[in-house]
Amino acid sequence: MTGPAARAADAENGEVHRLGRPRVPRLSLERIGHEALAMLEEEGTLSLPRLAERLGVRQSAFYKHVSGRAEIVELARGALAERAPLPEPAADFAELVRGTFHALRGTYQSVPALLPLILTQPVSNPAALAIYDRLAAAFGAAGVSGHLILPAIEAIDSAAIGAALDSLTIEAAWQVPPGKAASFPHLVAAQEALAARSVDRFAFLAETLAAGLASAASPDSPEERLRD
Amino acid sequence: MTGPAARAADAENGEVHRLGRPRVPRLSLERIGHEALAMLEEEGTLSLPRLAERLGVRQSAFYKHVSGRAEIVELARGALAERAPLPEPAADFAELVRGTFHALRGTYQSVPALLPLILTQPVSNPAALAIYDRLAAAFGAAGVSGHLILPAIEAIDSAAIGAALDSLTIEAAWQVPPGKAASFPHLVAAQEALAARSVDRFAFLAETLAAGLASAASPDSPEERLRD
DNA sequence: CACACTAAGTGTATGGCTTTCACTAAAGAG
DNA sequence: CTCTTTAGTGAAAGCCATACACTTAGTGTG
Repeated sequence: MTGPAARAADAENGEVHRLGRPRVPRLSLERIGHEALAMLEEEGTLSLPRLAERLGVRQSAFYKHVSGRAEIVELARGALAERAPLPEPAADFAELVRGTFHALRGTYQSVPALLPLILTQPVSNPAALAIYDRLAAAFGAAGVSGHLILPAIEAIDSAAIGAALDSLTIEAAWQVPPGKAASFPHLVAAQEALAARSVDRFAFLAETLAAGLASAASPDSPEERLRD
Repeated sequence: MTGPAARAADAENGEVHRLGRPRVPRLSLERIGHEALAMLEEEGTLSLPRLAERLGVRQSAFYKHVSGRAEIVELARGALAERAPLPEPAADFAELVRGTFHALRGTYQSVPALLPLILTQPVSNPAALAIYDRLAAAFGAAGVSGHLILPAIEAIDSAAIGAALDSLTIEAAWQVPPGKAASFPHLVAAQEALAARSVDRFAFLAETLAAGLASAASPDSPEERLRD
């Protein structure tokens, strides 16, 4: 009795699937997002054919769940947001800024290949929005006045992304072609001075943000006190 | 007398080209870079078939001049660097930071579609390196100690890119789905507070950087004075 | 409880992309 | 003058994202 119904039994492993709706679903928004993030971590790129392969599914199956590639990227952002550490309650404003910066930077840096993809589309994933909502709450509680909360968060976010992006730029952000060092003396000198000292660039950025935002956005700043 | 040689004469306009090496070259690194930049400005994407069309050439012709897409992107970065304003001699350190930030931000913002492309590859184009070389010179002349010059420039660069990227993220960086506003109360409140005040976010970022770098990198900063 | 409808897959096709390579004709070197 | 190099064309290969017809399983309704 060999008919279409025998096709499923022919596959010893459960990896070859027959036509029609499966008895248990193989895809879900959750699974797509998590696997997309895993793929970006392991392979450094997001290709739908490859992602379908990882999920044991054909590429066209995605379109029953999402509208296209951009939505899958957004799901990956959500999966990343789920593992981001919460902003900790901080003693003072500068500490809040430092903590936020390092939390975001560490999160981004674990999947640098995702950054170019999410930079070009707005945040709509609920899990990601929840992160920013908690950050807004924390900065509000720290006394930052309403209209400066988002500018402050964006400043930290941009800096964190910039720091994490350097992991993508192989080795150095500036690659002076061999033999042309003489054409860019100040740049090369600065590179050498930096290499000799091995500055902790992340700490430097965190300090810059803490001091800058303390001056421009904190409730103790001169500008803000003028309002009272 | 109709032979292969007549093919060129058949084309009234000079846009249909025959086989073999042309009498005057149609491509050059300069032309490729400038047209790639123009295409990114006008069409928002960089596709080699479309770029070839704009240049009156077949796509395979590029590979006689460059090694691939990445190098064309780098040429576009060079073309953008050529039109970047020089860092002006500034009265004080804060003014130098503000001027640098606004110069970079304005330059990036004129071609936001280029940003995702250049973020992932190191700067190797000479014209672009020259910009950073001049910046390094200016910051050195302002008294920033050698090992902090590049971290300071990178901080400003990241902030400028982040600010320019917002032009790509249509409307708002955070798109709370309609009806879900109640789930993210702090975020929504912060958005409304920002909209009500219409803060100049660029000026805010510039001030944050100026104050932050003055504290972390300027020769007058407490940390730097400790070294003397 | 039959039957229409919806949901979640497969299979196939299309049009885009980047890159490669054999070929051609002009320019330039010895 | 001949040989090599150079700057193009043309065709093809191998990716990619997306659309759509088809198949099968679950679900709601009279």
